[in-house]
Amino acid sequence: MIQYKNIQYQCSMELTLDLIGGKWKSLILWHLGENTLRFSELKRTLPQITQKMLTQQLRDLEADGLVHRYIYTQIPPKVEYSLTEAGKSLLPILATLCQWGLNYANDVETSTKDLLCHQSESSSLSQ
Amino acid sequence: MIQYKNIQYQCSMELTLDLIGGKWKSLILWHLGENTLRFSELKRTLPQITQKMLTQQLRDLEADGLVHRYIYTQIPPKVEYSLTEAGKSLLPILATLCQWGLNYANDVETSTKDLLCHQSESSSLSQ
DNA sequence: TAAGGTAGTATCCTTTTTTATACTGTTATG
DNA sequence: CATAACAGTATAAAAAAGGATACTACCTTA
Repeated sequence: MIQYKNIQYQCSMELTLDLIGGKWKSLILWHLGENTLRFSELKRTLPQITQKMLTQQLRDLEADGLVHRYIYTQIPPKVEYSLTEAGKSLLPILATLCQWGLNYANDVETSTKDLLCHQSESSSLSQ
Repeated sequence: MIQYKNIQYQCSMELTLDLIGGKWKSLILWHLGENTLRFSELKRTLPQITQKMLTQQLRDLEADGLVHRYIYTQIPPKVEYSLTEAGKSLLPILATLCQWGLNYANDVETSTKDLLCHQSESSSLSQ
C-alpha cells in the first residue's frame, strides 16, 4: 500500500504506471535521455505524436518531476526539455526494457524462421 | 528499427509497450510471478479488473507467449495461468520498476514535507 | 427447486485517449 | 505581402480502453 498525490495504490507498480504508463511517456523519457531537446526536436523524434499529445504528456511529466522545462524568453520562442534527477534514475530501467523487447523479438523471429522452413512462401505480409 | 507481428517499430521500446503496456498487463504478469493462479484467484488479486478485461488481457499475453494457459478438462472448469520463460524473464525488470515507484513516492513525500515547513503561499505554478 | 462456484461470452454503454484541424502571436526571409 | 519556424491552444471528433450487466453450461450443496 502506497500513496502519491492523494491516490492510494495497492501495489507500487500501479503508481509507476501512473507516472510513466501510456503510449508516449516512456518514449519521451527515453529520447530525452540522450539529449536535452526542444519541443520541435522532440516532435521530429516522435513523428507520430501530435502537438497536443506531446504538450500534454510533457506537462504531466513535468508535474511529476520527471522532466524539466526551461523557457528561453526570446522570440521566436525556445523551450528546452531535459530529464530531472528522478527522470534520469529511470533510464537504466528503460534501457533494460528496450533490450528485453529486442531480445524477445529476436527469439520469436528465430523460432518463427524454424517454422517457415517447412512452408512454401514465407515472406508476404498478408494483412 | 525492429519488427514483430508485421508491425514496424522505430524503437524497441514501442514493441515492449505493445507487449506489456496498458493498465493491466504488467500487473497481471507481476502477480503471476509469485504463483500460478486460476482465473478466479487472479480476479480476486486484482479486484478492480472486470472479467472481460481480465480475459482479454490474458488472451493477449498468451498470444504473445508471455503467459501459459492450462485447461483442466473437468467440471467445474479449472484454468490455470502461469508465466512462460519469456514472461519470467520480465520479472526482474518489473521488480525494479516497482521499487523505483516506491523510492519515487518516498522521495516526493519527504521533499514535500520539507517544502511545507517553509511554505505559506509559494506553491502555485502559475501556468 | 434454488443458490453458488467455475470460466468464461455477448451486448451495450461510458470514459479516456488519441487524432485532426484550425488557430494565436512574433520574427525572419524572400 | 506571403510564407515559414517556433511553441504552443482550442475545439471537435474518432478510436481505444474499460465497465456494467446479463447470460451460458455444468456440477454441488442445501
